This record gives sequence, structure tokens and C-alpha cells, in this order.
Amino acid sequence: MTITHDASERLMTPGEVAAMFRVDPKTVTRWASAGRIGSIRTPGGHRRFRESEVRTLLDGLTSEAHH
Amino acid sequence: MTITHDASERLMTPGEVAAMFRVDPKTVTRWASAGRIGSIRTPGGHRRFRESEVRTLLDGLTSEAHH
DNA sequence: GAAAAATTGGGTAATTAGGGTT
DNA sequence: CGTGTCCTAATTACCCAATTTT
Repeated sequence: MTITHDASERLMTPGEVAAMFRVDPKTVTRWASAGRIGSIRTPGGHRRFRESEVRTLLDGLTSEAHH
Repeated sequence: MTITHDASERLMTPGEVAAMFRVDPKTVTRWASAGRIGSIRTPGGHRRFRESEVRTLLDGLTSEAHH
């Protein structure tokens, strides 16, 4: 098994993800710490998130019961 | 056919929606549970509402005839 | 290299979820 | 049946100074 590395995958900043969910950037950080969302670390220690995963989260948690 | 997800759509918190309708935030939650209004969940389980849908609902509230 | 903006930690308030009740 | 309130637990928001990014 080989790990496929998608170089075309865009990374998002905590602020960008936060804006999408209408949440504080620090909340996104907590999601990462809790393992609710995957994250990459820059050499300086700042978090970056995969755009595809963020979209998947948004789509997956949409809508509620229809009566 | 693929469901297009508008990522640029602004989201509102339950408290903000409640303030607009002059209703208790919990009432907004009930609307969501009953499917009267669409909602998105944060990974933490909190609800977010689409601003456009809220506006539409507010517009539909004008000049309601007696039944 | 300097400056502005963003992110990182911790700590502490403020919201929200969910059930049960009125 | 729809709404408001009380309660506890969980999630989220705002405060600070220090570090990283642009």
C-alpha cells in the first residue's frame, strides 16, 4: 500500500475554515485538537486544513429531520 | 446530478435568528428539529442557519391574512 | 528588516443542546 | 400543538501576551 499524496489539494487557514462554519477561529483549533478534523502543521506550528475535508464536513452535517 | 454547495453562503447563529423573529433561541431549535427551517451542524453539534433562508422566511411573514 | 495581520497558548464568560415541564 | 422557562453538560466566544506568517 502506498500513501498517495495529492499535491493539488489546497490548504485552508483556521480563519478561513472558521468563516465557513460561522465560528471563532479558536473553535476550529479545538476541533483539530479533538481529532474532529484533520490538520497539518506548518514548521512554525500553525495549523492548516484540507479544503476537501472541510467541504465534506459542511455537506455531511447539512439539514435535519424532515418531519 | 450533483448537489451544489454554496460555500459563500453566510450562516447565522440560533441567537441571531431568534432575535430577528423576536423568539426564544430554543424555539428556533424546535423549528430546525421539525424541519421548518434548514440547518447546518458544526462538528461540535451547534446549529447554524442560512441567512438567505431566514430572510425568505421573514419576507413570508409580511401581510399574513387571517385564516 | 520592519510592520501589519493572523495564529498560538491559556483562562474565563456567554451560548447552545437536550430533556422535562408549563 | 406551539412557545417559554428551569436545569445540567457540552460547545463556543472573548480576553490577554507571545510567536508566526505575509
